[in-house]
Amino acid sequence: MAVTISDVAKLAGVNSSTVSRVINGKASITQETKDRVYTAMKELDFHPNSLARSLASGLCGAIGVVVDARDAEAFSNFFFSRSLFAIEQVAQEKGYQVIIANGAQSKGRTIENLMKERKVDGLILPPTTVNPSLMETIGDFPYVVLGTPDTLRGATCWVDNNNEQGSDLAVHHLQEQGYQHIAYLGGNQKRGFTIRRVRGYKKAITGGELVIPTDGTTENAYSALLEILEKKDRPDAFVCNDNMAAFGLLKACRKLKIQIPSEMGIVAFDNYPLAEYTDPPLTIVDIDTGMLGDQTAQLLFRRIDKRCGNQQIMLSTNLIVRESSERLAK
Amino acid sequence: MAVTISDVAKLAGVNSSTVSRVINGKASITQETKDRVYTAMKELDFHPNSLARSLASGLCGAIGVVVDARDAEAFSNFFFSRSLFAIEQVAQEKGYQVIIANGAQSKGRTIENLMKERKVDGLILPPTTVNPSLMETIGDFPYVVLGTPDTLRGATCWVDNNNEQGSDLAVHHLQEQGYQHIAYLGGNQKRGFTIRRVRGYKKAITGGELVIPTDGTTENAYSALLEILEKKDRPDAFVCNDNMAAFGLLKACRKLKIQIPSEMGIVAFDNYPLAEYTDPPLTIVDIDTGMLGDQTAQLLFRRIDKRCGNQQIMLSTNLIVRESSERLAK
DNA sequence: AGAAATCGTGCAATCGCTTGCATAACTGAT
DNA sequence: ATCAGTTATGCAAGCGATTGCACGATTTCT
Repeated sequence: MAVTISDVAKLAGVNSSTVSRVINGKASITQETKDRVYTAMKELDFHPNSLARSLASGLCGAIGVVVDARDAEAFSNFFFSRSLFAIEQVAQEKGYQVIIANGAQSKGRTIENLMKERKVDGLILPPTTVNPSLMETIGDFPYVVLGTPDTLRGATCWVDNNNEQGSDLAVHHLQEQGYQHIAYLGGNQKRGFTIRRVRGYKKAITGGELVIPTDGTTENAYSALLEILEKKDRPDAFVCNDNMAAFGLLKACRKLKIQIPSEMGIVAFDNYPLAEYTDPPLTIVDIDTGMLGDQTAQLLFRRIDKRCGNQQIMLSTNLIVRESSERLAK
Repeated sequence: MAVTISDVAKLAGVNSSTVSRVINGKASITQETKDRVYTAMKELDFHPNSLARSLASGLCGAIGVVVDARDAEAFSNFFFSRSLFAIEQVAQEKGYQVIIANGAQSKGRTIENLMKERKVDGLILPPTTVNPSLMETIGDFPYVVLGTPDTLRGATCWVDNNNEQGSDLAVHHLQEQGYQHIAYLGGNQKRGFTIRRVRGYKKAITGGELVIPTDGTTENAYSALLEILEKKDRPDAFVCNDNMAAFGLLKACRKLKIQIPSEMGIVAFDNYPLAEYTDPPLTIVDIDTGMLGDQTAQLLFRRIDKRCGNQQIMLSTNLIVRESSERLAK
């Protein structure tokens, strides 16, 4: 059927083990033999069967990226897909394949199968899947969590951006711009990253704090804001948990004729493609998703290669200042 | 090391081939034997080694999704990532894994390796990779192109949304709303889908046509529009090739104090998450990315299973009417 | 009741590659 | 020239499943 290693061996007049050694370059082979083998490989258009290789060598040459998405929206959230790009790049450099799997329906099972059926050499997991029972089944199998797990923070291996620091950045920037009553808008207060962002906000704030949760939709943020913004002592600035919230805020300000940035300052998390095209453009706490994916993958490969222990990596966020928060002349 | 099929066989007091048959359910086995085998499997926590299975059976249990992305942006474009969600779902139902691979650096190579090294049983390809030489190396290997190839349209297997029909929908809607001078904004006029959208626009339009290409950025659309919109005989409506273009248009209208939708109608392709939150909300030609991914994957599996021939599937788009184009009372 | 067909299971070859061990050829030191 | 130490390659045993063939035990048919 397909060309096998022994076809090549025959043509090159050597043993198949020699061909194998040439391919894997891990033994001393005469240059002349190598040449003969290479020529034969070219001639027969030989491609080693990766399944056989993996079976024999015990390495499958793939890593798994588990997502936890109930709908296309969550799956395509740009945070995930951008990191994925970086992960794929690192994997490609290492000659590894990337398998994506949605674990939404059966978390444990998906992960367990990927490991135990030897489909991957390592896993990148979403923080939502982390729990003691999973950690037990995972044992010393190489994995890295992309995000901070809610539990077992110190006993797991993860890479995340520093959400507290992000809020800190946002608050200080707003303070420097002279805003007085800075509130926090949006987010499911049960999600770890929201909790950390809010914590960062509370630590950085001086004076009264105000947190307005939303269900993640623009609509919800908008309607929640309308009453609040009509009060006398309304906040004069918001840190928004995400772009949706910021959009709701923009809409509410438009409706109430509140001027941005003179009467209202806005900083939002996540640099969505359209965030710089709103009116006015949004100041953003930017998460370097490329770096995040890159570091995660790198760490995973370190663990695959050297079986090294748990490690936690925290990446800083950056502030991209745009009009929505810039009321002082530069 | 790991639990193998013969460990199970031993414990159940049968031959390993029997265990194999029980697992694959493709031979008559006494209920009693089955029970013994299942019990043994449970007890040992047996997971069949997928590599060995694949090697022996000749099926690898994975499909490959090739992307053609130079940067994270292209990779995370929501069109791709949403379809991916649907593809993964179909694959999961079939017990298949999804491998993603970026072919941007070495198109041919990526695809060829995936096939010839037996990493996947089938491929989903981006239209940009289609060319005669690829088709030759791909032979009768199962694949489906997600999008319409620029060449070999009739000789390949693809699934796409009907871009011409989308433009038609947009133009007719604008005409019904009483807009007279409908122009087309945006897009790289070399990309197949843009060409088709423009073609649909030209066919549907009555009277003078005007196409304003952009480089895909909001900025570019904005600046290109400024001069055009200041003319007397400016268009009173636009079909936008994408959301970026629409944003540029919104910005230009804001700047020139052109009222939407009374003085200007807007319809844009692609239902970005934020499209309904602009001011005013955008009327959209919506591509059902879920359906697209689903159909693509289904077709691929049909080809994997039955080796059926090429097929072309064209899916209709839908119009989501919002304020940006609705100037007649309902 | 005897022949034929069917059922349930075991045996062993096979998938295509890797790798430890063995060996022959060559190198260089004494 | 001898012996130890390399170097280059072959041999064959896996890796962990699947599957065609064989064969005894049942069931079905006439």
